[in-house]
Order: sequence, then C-alpha cells, then structure tokens
Amino acid sequence: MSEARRARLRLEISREAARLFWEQGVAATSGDQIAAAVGLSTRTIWRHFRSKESCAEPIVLQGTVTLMSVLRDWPRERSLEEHLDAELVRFRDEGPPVGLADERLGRKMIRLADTEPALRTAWLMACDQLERQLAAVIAGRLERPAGDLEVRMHAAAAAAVVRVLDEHIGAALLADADTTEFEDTAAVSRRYAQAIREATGGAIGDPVT
Amino acid sequence: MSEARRARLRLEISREAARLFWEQGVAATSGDQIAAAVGLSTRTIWRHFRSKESCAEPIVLQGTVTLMSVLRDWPRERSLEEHLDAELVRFRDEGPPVGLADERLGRKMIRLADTEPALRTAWLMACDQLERQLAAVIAGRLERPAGDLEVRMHAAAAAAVVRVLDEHIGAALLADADTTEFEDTAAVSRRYAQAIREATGGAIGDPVT
DNA sequence: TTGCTTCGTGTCACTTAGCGACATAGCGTC
DNA sequence: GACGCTATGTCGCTAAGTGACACGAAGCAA
Repeated sequence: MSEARRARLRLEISREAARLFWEQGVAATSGDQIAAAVGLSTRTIWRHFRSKESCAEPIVLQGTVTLMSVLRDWPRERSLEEHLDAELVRFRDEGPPVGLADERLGRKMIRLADTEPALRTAWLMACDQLERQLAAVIAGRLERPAGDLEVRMHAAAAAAVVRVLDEHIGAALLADADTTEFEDTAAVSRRYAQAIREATGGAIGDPVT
Repeated sequence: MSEARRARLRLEISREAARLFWEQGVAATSGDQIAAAVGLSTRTIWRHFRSKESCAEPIVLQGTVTLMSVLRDWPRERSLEEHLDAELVRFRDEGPPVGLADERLGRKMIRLADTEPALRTAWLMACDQLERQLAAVIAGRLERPAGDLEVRMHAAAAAAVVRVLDEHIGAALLADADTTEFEDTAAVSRRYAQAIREATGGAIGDPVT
C-alpha cells in the first residue's frame, strides 16, 4: 500500500473517530462503531491504529500540517514573520476545502483532551511528531545534524510554544469568543513567529545567509 | 487516603512495573504480574492507574521531582544558576537514598520509550505534569495568574528543554559513556539554567525584586 | 486466457486490559 | 464495643487488541 494511500485512509478513519468522540465521548465510542462509521471491519481499524485513542492522532496532527508544510519550504533568505504571513494567506485562499472542517475537528479533539486523559496522550503524541518534523527544519536552517542537542532543544521549545498557542487559539475559536482577533492572519503569523523566535533564543526566525 | 500515602503507593507500584517493563518488555508484562510483584490485587492496580503503561508515569516523573522541588522553593532574589547549583549539591548529599535507584529506573523507562510507543505516551504525560508544576512556579515569579498565556508558553518551553536535556543526559548515563561530564553538578546546573533562560527569552532565570 | 504471486481486508477465535457492583477488613472515633 | 468510613479483594463482564487463515482483487508471465 502506498504511503500516501495509507495516510489518506488513516485520516479518513480519524475523521469518523473524532466525530464520534466529540458527539458521544471517548469511553462511549467503541472500535466497532468507528469501523461501522467508516465502512471497514473492526480488525482493519486495529491494523491501522494501535489503540482507540490513537485514532484521533491524524486529525489532531492535521491541525498543524498547514503550519508544518509552510515551515518545510521556508526559504533561508526569508524571515519567519514574512514567510508565515505570505504563505498562510495563500493557504487560506487556495488550500484544500476539507482543511477547514478538519481543523475544526482537530480543535475539538484538543478541547476534549482537557477532560479525557486518553485523548491528551493522543494530542501529546501528535505534538511529538510535530517536534520531530520541526527538528528537521531547524537542523536544515542551522546546518547541523538532526540529532544535535541544540537543534533538539530548539525544536522542543518551538513545538511547545506552538502547542500552547494552538490550544489557546483553538479554545477561543471553539468558545465562540470574539474570533476577530484571529481573523487577522498577519497578526496571528506574527504571534507564532514571535513565540518561536523567543523560545529558541532568537536562533530561529531570522533569515540565514 | 491521604494524598501523600496514595502517592507513595503509586510510586511503589510504579517501581515494580518499571522493573518488569525493563526486564521483559511492556507487551510481555501483564497487570496481574505487576499486581503480584507489588502484593496487591489486580483490581487495585486499575484503581490507581488508568492503564498498564501509565504505571510507569510516577517513576518517570520521579526523575524530575528533585528538580521540581528545588524549583518550587526558588527564592525570588536568587538567580537560577546560583539556586540550582546550591540545592542540587545539597540534594545529592542529603537527599533520600532511594532517589538514586529511582532515577536510574526512570532513565531506563525513558530509554524504553524510544522503541515502545506505549511508554512514550507515559513519558509525555509525565512531562505534561512537570509543565503544569512549572507553570505554577513561573506564575509566582512573574506575579501573573497560572492560566496566563505567556506563563503557559514559558512553562511549556522550559519543560520542553528540560525534557530534552533529561533524555540526553539519561541516554548518556545509561550508555555508560564518559559520565564524568555529568558528575560536575555546577556544570549541569548551568546547562539546565541556561537552557531554561534561553527558552523563556530570558524571562525566567534572573532574580526578581 | 490460465495460473501464479502479492497484498489489503474480512472472519473467527482468543487473550487480557480495565471497570462496575458488592463484600469484607482495617482503622479511627465516640 | 458499636459505628461509620474507606481501601482493598472477589467476581463477572465488556470491549480492546491480536493471531491465524481464507478470500478476492490487481498485476504479471507465458
């Protein structure tokens, strides 16, 4: 099975699982239900996920893939603020239409994670993935090996602040507070950029020659 | 049941679970075995832990409780480097003798987490706990509410770099590389302090008036 | 076409993690 | 000693996961 097809299937399962988790809670949702909802046998679900809760991981990761894919092709000569602002706007306008719904689902899972420890582990595992990807990006920028201690610390700190920002913004969006604060892509970009810059002691954010 | 007694029992269970996990792997260790090893009924294990893997959390957290308890009574007029150095030496000399064995066990769990995703979740959950405690300390230092966004970001970034340092040092100690590098408490203290200072953009580390 | 291989999935049987409900034993208080 | 409180044990059950094997679709060769 091609890697891409496998990822798509996992995401598909994850969507249904997340929907059920949100509608009726994690404990009340069974593997059989998830399987039925996505139209697969239960056995196949366990072939793709090692546990019920981990079914939420792809959709939760999906909330950050935009950011990650933007970061992945961050040109060396651009500042973080500049790049984020430009690319996030582009994504919002030209991005895939499923993206919005998925992001909303992802936010719901993060919200659920506040009360469901099982989902908290899924969220943390997703952030762990994000951290590894970030490490690769940072290693490239700093021209150091990916396993380098300093690279790992910067990646961890950056991933951590991104996680907190995601939790914060996600909670606000779900609470239907004044979302106007987050409509301004430039302002949001600046917040992310500034947080990453600060968390990495300024090592990540500037253009590199 | 007093909070302290409950914590002691959880730690006791965690010790046996960690030992078994290390000796025979997570998958090969059953709840019954853990229960038998600690001398309790299986049912009681599930009263104290929500899953087999989470049994590892206390012993994994134990590796950082020293640091946490040191941070908790960090006087406002002291710099982080100063305080860590003084207190960690004091702990090493006067601390409880069980501490050493527990720390070693904790490092083994972190090592296992590299290959066992089930344990990785436990380790991440433990770090999540650490982050919350750190948030309280930082909130106190900055005289802000604990839920404050900036406090949370600083706590997350600090916890993240502490985690990476722990992983790094732990791996080195287990690999029996030249551990002389970590014998020097002052140097280790300085590394932790510097990492936290950098990850929080200098907000945490200096004395506050 | 036929036959062979490969791989994803379904089916079924089985183990065990984990919980609900009730019984019991320890322990402090009067 | 009687009473209540709470931690633990026992029993039984549900459901999370796994192993083994069979089926069917797709690809390839002759």
